[in-house]
Amino acid sequence: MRDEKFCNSHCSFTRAIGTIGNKWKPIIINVIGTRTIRFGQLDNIIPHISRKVLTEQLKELEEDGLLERLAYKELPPRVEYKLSEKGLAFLPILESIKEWNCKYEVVPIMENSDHLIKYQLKSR
Amino acid sequence: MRDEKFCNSHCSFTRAIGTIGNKWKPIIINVIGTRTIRFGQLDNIIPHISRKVLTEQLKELEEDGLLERLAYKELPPRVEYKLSEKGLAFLPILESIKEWNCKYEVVPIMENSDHLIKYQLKSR
DNA sequence: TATTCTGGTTACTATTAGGTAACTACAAAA
DNA sequence: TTTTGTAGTTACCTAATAGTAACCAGAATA
Repeated sequence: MRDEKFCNSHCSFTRAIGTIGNKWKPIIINVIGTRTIRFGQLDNIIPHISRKVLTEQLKELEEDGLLERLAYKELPPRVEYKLSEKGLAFLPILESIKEWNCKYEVVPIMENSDHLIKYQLKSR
Repeated sequence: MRDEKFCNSHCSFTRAIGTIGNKWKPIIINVIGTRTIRFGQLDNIIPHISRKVLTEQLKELEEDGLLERLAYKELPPRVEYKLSEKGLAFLPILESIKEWNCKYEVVPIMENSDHLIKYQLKSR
């Protein structure tokens, strides 16, 4: 859920963080990318998300104008989601986060045995 | 607090979101910017954050290598924070979020009565 | 006839995050 | 002597978030 204090801030950066600064939204936006995707697909592709939370996040993304929702009046129902112009414009930011992370992350090295974890600086 | 599922993900993007994808960290990184700043200053400048949460977030940022902490052995104590190379490299991403937000945000209507001002200086 | 399919919603519970107040050290100032 | 100042930590409690299971429509399928 959105943080009301953040979204009502006088500071536009704070408001921006209020809308996209949580853990699920960047993941959802990244998974959708440039395609059109159905609710069930998102639920399958995104690990560890519950339908309830997915519904909530999608609703907020739509309200904030990052997402377009297309509901077909069929049975069983079909609903498709795709990024709006605003949502698409956010993708390059996610790409730069990926690059930043690849360059600077200290990643755990998983050895054959699960209990042995070593760390190293990931090289480009 | 960090999300363990995210930080242990096989997907590096998910891990990245696990470290910086919450509401406080982008704010803190943005406030620090290129300067060296003391704990008390951060506590004064950032609205609505408690010392406890600020301490927690700073500790995690340090553990994740975005932040350098300099504690002087004085009394009363003095502790200075500044961004590391990794943290500084994150600043352009925050700038692009600002640009993205300015371009696409539907700005909330701020009413001009005193009792509706959402932000005020902390009295401490 | 019973089951499946989809995209949710609802109620209830568990987990987690966050707020508040009290407390620490010791030096210097009032 | 008491207060002030800094940068926290700790315990306790509440508020917010997330998980789970049950339920819905109504057509198609077995």
